[in-house]
Amino acid sequence: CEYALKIMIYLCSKKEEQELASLKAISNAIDSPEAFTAKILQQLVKNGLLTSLRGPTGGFRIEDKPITLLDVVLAIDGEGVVSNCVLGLKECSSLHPCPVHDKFGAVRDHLKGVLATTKLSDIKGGVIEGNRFLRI
Amino acid sequence: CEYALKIMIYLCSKKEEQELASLKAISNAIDSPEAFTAKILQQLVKNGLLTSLRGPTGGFRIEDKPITLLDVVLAIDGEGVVSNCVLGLKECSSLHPCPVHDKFGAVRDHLKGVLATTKLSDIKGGVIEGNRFLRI
DNA sequence: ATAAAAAAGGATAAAAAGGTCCAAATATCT
DNA sequence: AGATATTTGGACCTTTTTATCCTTTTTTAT
Repeated sequence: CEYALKIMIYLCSKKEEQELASLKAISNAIDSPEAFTAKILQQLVKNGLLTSLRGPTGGFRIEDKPITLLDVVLAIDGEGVVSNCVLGLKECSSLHPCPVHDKFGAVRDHLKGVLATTKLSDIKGGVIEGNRFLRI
Repeated sequence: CEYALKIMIYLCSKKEEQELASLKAISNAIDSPEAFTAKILQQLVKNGLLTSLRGPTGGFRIEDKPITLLDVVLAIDGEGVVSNCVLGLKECSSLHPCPVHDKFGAVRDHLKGVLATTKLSDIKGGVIEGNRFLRI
């Protein structure tokens, strides 16, 4: 979901400035191949985080609603990536825990917390001001 | 490094009880194919976390020193897995940060802290007592 | 000595992730 | 209406990861 996060952060930072960003502009901004970026954009559109418009002057626009980092991660990678057992056990739970269940539970909660409480609008500032970077 | 952690936790839990554990016993304990388990065991031996002995009655034994979860992770996956930029930027640092550098820095430090301060001997208890599991 | 048991190592195969290409659909402009 | 610019979708290719197979080496016990 790396690419998806970069895309969404970029589009959020360009939200006011312009109506639509083209595939070309986006893939350049995040330094990622066009064809590949296009696939991820499609997924983001399907999951309702972006809208797209075809034809000349077409492009992508971020939906006008608060979007968290977790929304983006879940749209691309699904729930598993933030909840599967660290040791890969299918049925790891507090009732039937792996040896590191508790230790990593705390870290995971921390991660989930950060993802769920950080909105794209919270971090766009640095990108706009030019002291946070999406490439090289 | 999932498998490596399971192997090391298992061998630590069997440390007192028996001198050597065979590949067969280990791969059964962690429910992983023998051939694949063997490859990981080789890496752990090369990295000095285990010693091995060939021939009949041979097998693997954990080194007699304190070993942390971080030691195991680094032996298998290297430093990158706990320090690379979340957005995949090659040169992400506090001088040239990505938009989520700070947010994830905190989570990463938490993770690293847990890995570095948790010794295998700290978690073997649950496995020995049978209320923590390494398979299904 | 010899046979059996076990780890080591190389080659190979299967699966997943990452990435590319091209034709089709759609919208805009002249 | 036609040409052009743009996203969409399907098929395909490449690389990496994950996993297996088979042979060799080492060691022990008979």
